[in-house]
Amino acid sequence: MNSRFAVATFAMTFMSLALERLVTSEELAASINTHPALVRRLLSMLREAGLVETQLGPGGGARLSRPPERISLLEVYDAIRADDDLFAVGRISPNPECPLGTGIQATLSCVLAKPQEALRTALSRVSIRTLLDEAAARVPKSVAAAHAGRD
Amino acid sequence: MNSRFAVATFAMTFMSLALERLVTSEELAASINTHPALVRRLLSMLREAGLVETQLGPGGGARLSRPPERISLLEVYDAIRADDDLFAVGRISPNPECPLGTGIQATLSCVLAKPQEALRTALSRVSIRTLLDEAAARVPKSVAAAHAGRD
DNA sequence: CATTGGGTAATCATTTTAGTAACTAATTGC
DNA sequence: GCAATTAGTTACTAAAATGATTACCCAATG
Repeated sequence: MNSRFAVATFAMTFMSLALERLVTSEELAASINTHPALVRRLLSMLREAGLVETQLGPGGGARLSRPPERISLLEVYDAIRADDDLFAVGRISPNPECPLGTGIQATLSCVLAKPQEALRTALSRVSIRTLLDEAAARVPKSVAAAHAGRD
Repeated sequence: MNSRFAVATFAMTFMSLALERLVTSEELAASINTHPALVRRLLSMLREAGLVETQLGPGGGARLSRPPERISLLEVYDAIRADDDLFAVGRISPNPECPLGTGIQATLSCVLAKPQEALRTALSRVSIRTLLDEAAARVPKSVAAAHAGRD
């Protein structure tokens, strides 16, 4: 998959470390080592999905619109996905004379419905807060100290 | 995702319609509307995973090495995947000065372990036989008649 | 020993995606 | 109201991934 999901979750986690203020796209871009325009594109998608709020002008930026424990990775996943299924059949065009080929796309979508739903359910059970806690456990000193007792 | 998974499952389903004989890569390629070399690459991977058996020379080809009800989509999925995780972090290189960025890859892998396992479990519960039955239901006349009573 | 068909590697073309720049719009402060 | 700042958006470029194609090798059969 793209790195969009990784960048988006990273940005969400970063913002959950600064709940009280607005984070600029430049700040996020610096942390992720990418470019502000790319971050803004992702933030736009997250905003349309209602996950973040943004503000223009000096002192502007973005912040989570909900506490991190109420934002699931599934929401982030859906926010940044265009419209493609997980197991997109691509643009294969089976021979129409092959009776098996004519319905392969519908058949695959059907049998993959359950696996896909299983994935979505599992993703819905992981919150940004979970991600933040996991990340904090990996960087005990600085992050934990700088944000101790913050909820 | 790639169309490799779709092509591979299609080929497996096709071969499960012709269990008693060897299917050539050219025949498969014609059905899928792609090229024999591509099919052979996929068949090589499926062979290394022990899912199909191939034979060279005149009259050669490939066939399933097990009955279709004993081959799961997870096995196909694993056979054709290189080594990338489902949610690959791509080649993002977070700013090493950001304490959050340094461990993001490991953190993501950790929290995504359960969703990934949920997907794999669900995939392991779908067999090629399931796929075949679903496909047959969509093309009742020709396929069902031509392969009635075959197991 | 010639033909058939898989095994594999190399190359080309297409598509996708990330990177970049440029411009617009909105908000703040002077 | 003017200037500065920052998000919003679009367009373009570059690079990476992927499928398509070709070519050549090896094995097995007759």
